[in-house]
Amino acid sequence: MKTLEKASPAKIGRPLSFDRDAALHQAMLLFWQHGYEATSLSDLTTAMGVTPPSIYTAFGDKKKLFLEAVQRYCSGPVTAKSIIDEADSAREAAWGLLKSSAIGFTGRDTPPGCLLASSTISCSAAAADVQAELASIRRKIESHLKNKIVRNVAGGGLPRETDAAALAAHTMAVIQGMSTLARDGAKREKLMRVAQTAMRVWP
Amino acid sequence: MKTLEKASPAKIGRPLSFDRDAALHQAMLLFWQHGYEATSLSDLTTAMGVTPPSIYTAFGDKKKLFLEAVQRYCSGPVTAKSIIDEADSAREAAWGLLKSSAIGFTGRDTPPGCLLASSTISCSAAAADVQAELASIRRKIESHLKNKIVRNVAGGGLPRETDAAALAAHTMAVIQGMSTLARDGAKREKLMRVAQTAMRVWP
DNA sequence: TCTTTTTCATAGTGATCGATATGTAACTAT
DNA sequence: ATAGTTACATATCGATCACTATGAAAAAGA
Repeated sequence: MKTLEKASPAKIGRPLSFDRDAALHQAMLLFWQHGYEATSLSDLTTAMGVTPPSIYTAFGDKKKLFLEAVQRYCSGPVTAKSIIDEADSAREAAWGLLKSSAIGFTGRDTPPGCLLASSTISCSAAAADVQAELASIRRKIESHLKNKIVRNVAGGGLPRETDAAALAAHTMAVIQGMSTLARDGAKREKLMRVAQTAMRVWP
Repeated sequence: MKTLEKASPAKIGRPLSFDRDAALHQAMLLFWQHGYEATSLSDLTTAMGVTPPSIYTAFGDKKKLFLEAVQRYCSGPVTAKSIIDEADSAREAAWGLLKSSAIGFTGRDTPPGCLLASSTISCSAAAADVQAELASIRRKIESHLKNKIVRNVAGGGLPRETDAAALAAHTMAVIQGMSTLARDGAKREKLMRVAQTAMRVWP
């Protein structure tokens, strides 16, 4: 059975002396709070409890560490993709995204706002590729929602003249804006009312 | 006539050898594009055509230069406040803000997006005060719009059960989100359709 | 045990950050 | 003309940036 062998790869050499996943979680929280470029290696080593060489051995460099933190942020039992896919209608998909955003942006143990929406909004030319990568993720979510709307229109669940692109873009804009509102101090209840308000654009 | 005297203050000492307003404009464009912290003094001196000591004598320090650039961004013949104040209704005020945002975020000679919405979304702890200052500006605009809605409700122009805070917050969220959409490559026409979509939340 | 492989801690790399010391140039006031 | 004031150009400052060279420590395979 190869599955059992894969569970214990039997690596040679000195093993990692720290919890890689816990360290990655701390890095994610720092990037979430201060963004990609404003988070220094010094900040990371302090929060992760790991020395610089260990970070570079375990994660490559700062860019790869950030992208892995982003991947961790996007992973989990509930993702934007799963919310859209499992919703019974495009309308419920949008509502699911908005509701989970209001909750996720005001978590008790996480920084306010959204990592995807805040960590690379503005950065230097040196980080343009990282910025582009996150923009790609955002556009994919928007595109996925738009496709859900298009299918819903084709299925007769929404009026034929529905502007799928505009509805999807509006939903994404509200979500990104809710992230800024949360960073500016808005509480969960306020974000929920914004989410409810945003749903009124649906036919 | 003191007004004439104010036009020529008759300063002593060597005069500035560069156009202060043009240099400030260049600084504003850089901050607009890359944000507060990601814009370096080296970038600024190059774009402004001015040496570091001249910047510090003319503007104080980097923080003061940025805040002056923000003030310049917020000034002008048309401001968020003037749009709200001069609108005939709260609904038209929101539409004016959304429309001018769609146009302003996709200008030909300016970076995409909004300086207020993007330049200090994420920054280090050292820039927390600058971040707070811009958050205050955003909240003031939102509060101003909310008051317009409240007055409109009191005047009978909107239903009595209107949630002024939610409507104002939703409008602000869409505007901030439109800034990110613009930075991600959205064209003016798309932002206009998002703006039109956002107006459907109004009763 | 001894070699090989990987990670560890220490210390420091060149580069760049925001900001300035220094001396000269350019202006007004007397 | 001289003094006083301000801005100029040159050449940095110490601090911090992302990153790494070096050698010891800890594991597996022989």
